[in-house]
Amino acid sequence: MAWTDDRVETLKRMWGEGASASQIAKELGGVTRNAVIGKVHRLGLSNRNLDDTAKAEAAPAAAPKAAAPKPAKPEPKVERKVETKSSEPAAPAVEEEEEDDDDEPRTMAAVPQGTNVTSLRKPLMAGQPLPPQPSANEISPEALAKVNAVEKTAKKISLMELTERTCKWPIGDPATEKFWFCGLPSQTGKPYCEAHVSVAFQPMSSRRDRRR
DNA sequence: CCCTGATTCGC
DNA sequence: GCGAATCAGG
Repeated sequence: MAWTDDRVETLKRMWGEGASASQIAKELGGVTRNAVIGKVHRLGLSNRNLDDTAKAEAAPAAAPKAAAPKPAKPEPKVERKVETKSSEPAAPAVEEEEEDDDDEPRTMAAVPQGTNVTSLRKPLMAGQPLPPQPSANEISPEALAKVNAVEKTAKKISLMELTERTCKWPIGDPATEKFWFCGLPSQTGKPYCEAHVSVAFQPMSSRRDRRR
């Protein structure tokens, strides 16, 4: 498949949003992640950071490996027109720390730097229908017990750690910090691990409810 | 083992 | 320019 403008555009957009090469490859179809990575490099948008002034690779002397706590801000290019007082020797713009004291619930939890938050907002999990939470209802007590046990040993992975091979069963309340995904190996082809599959996909029995 | 991006190099 | 193979790492 060729890199049409269309596909390149998608590639650029997704890469910019922080999608991985394999995710992009799947989205585009017809290409492997290698192809995507190769293209990314050819396009020159490999690393989203790195100042042009970078080249100072020297000085490995006394600096073992302690990574400098650099503020590391992707910082696109903000044309800031600050009225500079002709006599002022450039005031060191103080970090404006906006202490939110308003009504914003702010459920956001540690998002990796460099990650475009907007891309994480809703679109994720669009594919699989979310499972109904175990409603201690028409589910074999056996399976329920199993799930409870499993949820104690679950890997408790975050949203971003989900892959096609991890159980995507949500545990906890999404509105609180106590929220994570099962994360155990999922049944191939299924979105959940064995235990969760058993409660997610009801055979259809138990429903032999009151027929009338 | 799963995954990530980076690089190489024949095509 | 392309991307499989490979490398290096988490």
